[in-house]
Amino acid sequence: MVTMRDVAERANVSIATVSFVINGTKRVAPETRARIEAAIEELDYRRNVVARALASSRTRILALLHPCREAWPNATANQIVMSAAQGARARGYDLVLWPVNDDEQMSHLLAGGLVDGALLMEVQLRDPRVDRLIASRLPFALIGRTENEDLPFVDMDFATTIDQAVEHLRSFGHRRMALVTLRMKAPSGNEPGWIMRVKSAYLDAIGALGEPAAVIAVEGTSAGGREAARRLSEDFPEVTAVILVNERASAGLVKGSRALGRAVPDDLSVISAATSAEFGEMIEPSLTVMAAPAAQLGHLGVNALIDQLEGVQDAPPHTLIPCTLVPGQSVGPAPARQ
Amino acid sequence: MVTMRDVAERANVSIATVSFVINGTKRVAPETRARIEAAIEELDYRRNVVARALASSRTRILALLHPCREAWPNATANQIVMSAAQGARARGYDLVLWPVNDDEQMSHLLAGGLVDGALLMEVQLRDPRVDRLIASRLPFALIGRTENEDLPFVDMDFATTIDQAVEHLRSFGHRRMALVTLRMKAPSGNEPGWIMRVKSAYLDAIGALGEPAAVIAVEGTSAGGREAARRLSEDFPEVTAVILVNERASAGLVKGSRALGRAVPDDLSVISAATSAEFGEMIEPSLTVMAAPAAQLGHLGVNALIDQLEGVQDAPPHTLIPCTLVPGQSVGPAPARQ
DNA sequence: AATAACTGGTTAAGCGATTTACCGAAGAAG
DNA sequence: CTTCTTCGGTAAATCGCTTAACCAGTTATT
Repeated sequence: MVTMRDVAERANVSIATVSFVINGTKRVAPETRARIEAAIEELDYRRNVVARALASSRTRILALLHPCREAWPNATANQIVMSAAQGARARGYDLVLWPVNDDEQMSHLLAGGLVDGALLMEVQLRDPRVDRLIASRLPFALIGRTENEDLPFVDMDFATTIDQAVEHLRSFGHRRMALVTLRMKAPSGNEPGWIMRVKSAYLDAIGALGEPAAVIAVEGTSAGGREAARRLSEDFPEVTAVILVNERASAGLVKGSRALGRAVPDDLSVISAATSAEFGEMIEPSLTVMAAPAAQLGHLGVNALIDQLEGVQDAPPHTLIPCTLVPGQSVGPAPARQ
Repeated sequence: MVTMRDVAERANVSIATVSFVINGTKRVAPETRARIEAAIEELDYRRNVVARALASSRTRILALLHPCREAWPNATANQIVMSAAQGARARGYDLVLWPVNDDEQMSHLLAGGLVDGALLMEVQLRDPRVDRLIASRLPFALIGRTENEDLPFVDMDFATTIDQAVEHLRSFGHRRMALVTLRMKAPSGNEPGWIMRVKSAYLDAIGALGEPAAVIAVEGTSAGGREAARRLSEDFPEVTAVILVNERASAGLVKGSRALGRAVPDDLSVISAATSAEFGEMIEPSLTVMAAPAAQLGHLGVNALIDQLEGVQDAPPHTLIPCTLVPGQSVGPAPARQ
């Protein structure tokens, strides 16, 4: 392995000077700099990341904390990860994946000194991991939000997204609509925050229209979607359009409705929010979706964290991004009133 | 920060002894050990990962190299990553995500000394990244295979998978079938190896049946699927069943066939291989799939790499795992001959 | 009894960088 | 002609840990 010492010897300088050149941390005469750069080139020198980390007590490694599951809940989460990793690399950082659920495990990791900061995914309203993070004094940023919105975060703008969805449906003449969200297996209390936010955004949006609310929560499976279809036709037969914020239930909802004699979009219009456009295409009919800004969330999240680490404060710590409407075949004019 | 020195002082021993206790690298008297462990407990000491890495020249960090894309090609790849990360953590390693495409970038990363080994995803038949890896002398394992099957790898067992798929279809009376695979945008030559392997596995399987071959390659999109449906009905009208190894084209194929008057499964049976069962459920009708052993691949890959790093040689370096059949609604009896 | 082999521990030399304190020479100021 | 800066560079301490070499007592071996 070629070290800094080798470079220094070849260029006839001290290793300190080499360090200064590499990091640009101190003025060096042009000719000396040139000699050193030549030596680096000739020896094909790469600075040792670990030694640098130890000496500077900055590892330039970021952790991505996420629940310890084998399968991701959806493509969106996955895309967030990928874009975060790319964003990190683009700024010279590395991203390590930390699947954690149990607290003890988490503080072990945090205390190890391996990472300079952490990015937390799938944030819950009251999230014990956030408390741990705060206690560990490690810089962090959230992708999602807790109750306490003072912490640095990036998140989807559910209010705007839901508003747009409602508006889109209204423009097709729909007056009675329903919201289908996710039901967690665990006894709620620490649900992901978005469930509550989506719900209240929805209530706000239709509240303005004086319409009674129909909100259904089902589990994120095909069966959940079918359950939603059933409850929809039993409990809310007057509903002509549904906003779905539950990717994995969408297929079931469409299938289930059809099985119950309500075709999409003729009898029932469907918008699937916070999913990917590609996903919408898989369904028959192609779903009209509000596509989640997944790549942006990843990039913004990681950049917010790095800005914080590097003391750049010009970037606002709180960012909200709405989904974008991608029309498909699942929204049609409201059927004539019976 | 509490260091090893603090622990040593509290326990009245040298830091070397503390190190021996922590790593179990040398015999220590039970009482001394107890004193040290107590000190560690009381001070809540965690060893500094970076210092350890520098001193031992082993970072216990693994890199996961993958193409630099924002969206993953499919849920399977994603699941492989997650299970690899979990598997790594379970053995005390960390997994960093390295999105790379360009060679230069790659050798910079490899030479930095950050990682002990690398896991390579989406391996191509002739993969320049593999050459880089070999040149860098960094231990690695492949998830997928190159032409040269001497390198350590884990991969899907396409032969068995395709055999089973063909067998399944034959058990439903199908005699004329087709294979739909992926067409890469780039001029082929360095396609992912599985495309070729699937093709020849398929030819072997049906060759034994003396049936003429129908192989179609389309791009991995809904449009690609529709293209496949069209070519199928135009060029191979006698085909009654298709094996699809192109997740993102499956929905399009089903939709497209229906649009052309060929319903699934009444007129055309479909098996989608190397996908996830959840995915099959999204489609109407639910697809019969050969579910990819994604989690296993991730675990086995990372374990193969770690075994190699730790000198455990009992694990065979080459592992093949077939997909498992998950019946859905998309396979039915062959329609009566016209 | 002399020597060899453990046992349980310490000392100290790294690992490969960063970074502070210091130094000599050259130019500016008094 | 001093004295003060600035410039370009070096020496050496440090980061927190691993690990080879060594050492003083015991216990076995011959």
